[in-house]
Amino acid sequence: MLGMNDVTQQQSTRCDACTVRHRAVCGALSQKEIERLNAIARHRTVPQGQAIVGDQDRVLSFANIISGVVKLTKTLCDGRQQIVGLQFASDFIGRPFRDRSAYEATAVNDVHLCIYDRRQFEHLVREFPGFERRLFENTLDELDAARDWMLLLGRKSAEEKVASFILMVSKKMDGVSRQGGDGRPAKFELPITRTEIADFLGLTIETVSRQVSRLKSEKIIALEGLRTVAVLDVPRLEQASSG
Amino acid sequence: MLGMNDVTQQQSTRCDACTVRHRAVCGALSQKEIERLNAIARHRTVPQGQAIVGDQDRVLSFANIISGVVKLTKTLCDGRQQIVGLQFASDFIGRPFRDRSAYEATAVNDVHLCIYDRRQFEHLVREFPGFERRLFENTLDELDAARDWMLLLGRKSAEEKVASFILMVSKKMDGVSRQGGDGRPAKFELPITRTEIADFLGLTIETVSRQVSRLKSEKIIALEGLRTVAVLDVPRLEQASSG
DNA sequence: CGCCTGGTTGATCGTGTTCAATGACTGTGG
DNA sequence: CCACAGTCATTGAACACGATCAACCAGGCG
Repeated sequence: MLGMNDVTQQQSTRCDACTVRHRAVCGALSQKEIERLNAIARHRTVPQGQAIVGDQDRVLSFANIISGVVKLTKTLCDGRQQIVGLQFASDFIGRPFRDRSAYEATAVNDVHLCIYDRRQFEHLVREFPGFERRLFENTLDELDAARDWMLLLGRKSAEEKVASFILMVSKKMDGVSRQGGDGRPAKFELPITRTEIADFLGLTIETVSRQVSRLKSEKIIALEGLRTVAVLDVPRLEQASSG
Repeated sequence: MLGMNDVTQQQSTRCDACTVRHRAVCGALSQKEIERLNAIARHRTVPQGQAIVGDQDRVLSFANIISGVVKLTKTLCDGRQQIVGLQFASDFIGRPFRDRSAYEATAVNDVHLCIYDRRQFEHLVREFPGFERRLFENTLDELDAARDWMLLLGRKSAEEKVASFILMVSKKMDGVSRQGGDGRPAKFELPITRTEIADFLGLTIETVSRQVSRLKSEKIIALEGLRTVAVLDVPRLEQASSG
């Protein structure tokens, strides 16, 4: 799914040492199969803010995210923007069976990718039915997530949207980078800026800021700097998000 | 994907005579394969307004829509509702590889379905790789459509939403039931009520009504009764929808 | 005829946007 | 070291779009 304008680093790799191997779509492959995949894989680092694939660019590659965050955006002609997907480590990037992407993929921070040539990759997909199955399931999950977000975009208030977002991030980060021991999420970094949160929630940056402040003043969350959030009261945050 | 509470009619069928065979997912099957599918297919008519599968119901079947319109909805605990998908003749209903549906499917009008037992269907999917591929591509298209709708829900004004909806319906109906000869769409029926349009666009019924009236007074569309729309000025409708 | 459902139209209200000023933090150069 | 610019976020005030509340209309049906 990568264009060709964004190479900053390129090296070959070994799947054995891969930190996301078991969680990513490659997890569906046998040792023999993964060696075949390994043969066509290359690593790349895409710096923050750089496009991974432009809207309507030809799709030349697929990729797995090894680290970092990628946003998928759609933009109206007058510049209004909507984030239609956020992808994290182990997520798959690419649109099989279509030449052109329907949206733009951008590195939110420095992103480390494991990329595959489109044609070779599709050939492997054809060869390994379990692999295609895994990609299919992956797509079904993304569809479910997109439809969840449609409910949020169409029917939730600003406060509910912001609460839902913080809750979603806390769940994504859960088990990945959260601190605070035991059962409940404690402290984590928001992966994106206020502007990006606004573009994700269909709000303005000011409204996002106000709602975050509101959650803070209600002692539901606490902030440390701009990015670090601590959830103080999970039940009330869930209540504020209305499911 | 059907529950068990909604049988009104049931008979066996022949795929040969099927009106949607070539457009539906079954189109990917060979003659031999389609006979196997035919063996597990049953027809049902679900009357208007009846649930085809409830939110979180166990998914017992998959289905193709032979005629009629199905809405997929998500509902918040307080009753706010969002339509997350509209399915027409030849569309596939069901969520492979998951026991439970994440949303409710309801018959918008009397719907004629060709249904398959879940277990038998999944067995066939495993047997016919081309079939799985077709379902996969279908899901990718639905994902693209869902993300298009996210842009509309998050970033478009009420007027743009209504114009986009009419344009979308005119395109869906194009080649199916449109009148008016030559190239451009002319007259067609809106498949859903104002309330449903509102739930689809994330608006209230009053706002939908006002925007429709507005497009009418601007001579961009004309109405015949409540459901029949004639598009008088396609370019201006497209302009009003902002892409 | 009255009732019911679905739709339109009007008046008012409130949430979220817009416009604008201020604050917090970072990196740069004198 | 501090001044300065630049980015990102917060906060305030005014406004506007769409929601809400309410009245009315049209068609279908007992």
